[in-house]
Amino acid sequence: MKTRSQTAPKPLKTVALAPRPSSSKGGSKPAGKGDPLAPKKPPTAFFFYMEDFRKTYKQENPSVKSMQEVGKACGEKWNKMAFEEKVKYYDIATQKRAEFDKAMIEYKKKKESIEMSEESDYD
DNA sequence: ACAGTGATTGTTTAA
DNA sequence: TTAAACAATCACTGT
Repeated sequence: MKTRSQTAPKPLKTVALAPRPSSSKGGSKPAGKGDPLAPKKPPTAFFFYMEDFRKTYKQENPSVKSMQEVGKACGEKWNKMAFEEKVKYYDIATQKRAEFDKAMIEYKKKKESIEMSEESDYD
């Protein structure tokens, strides 16, 4: 009924379209243009599960050093996890998103304000 | 010594 | 609607 954030599995993905040079390496950019005060994305349900999974994994696999293996193992199990189990983590992520959502609204308002000012203010 | 890389999936945002 | 980018973790590696 509702198409709200429907992360529908669409294997149809083209390539590269909007590369956003946020700030990976190089950096010198006049502050105020990018999103220096933009609320960062909260960890997703997958990450919450990983926190728990990570500990368990290390206990059973103290030999594993890199996080890469844990990530794979976590992802693989995540796909096998029952929805009921996942819902538990989704619930947490949902709450975080709620807070993030509010922060984003205010950020947007402020951002618009900044853009407006910038438009006619240069020195 | 510092900072980036590596993999995982989910959520985000801009046009 | 689409798709690219980024969110955390943590040992290792390059300069």
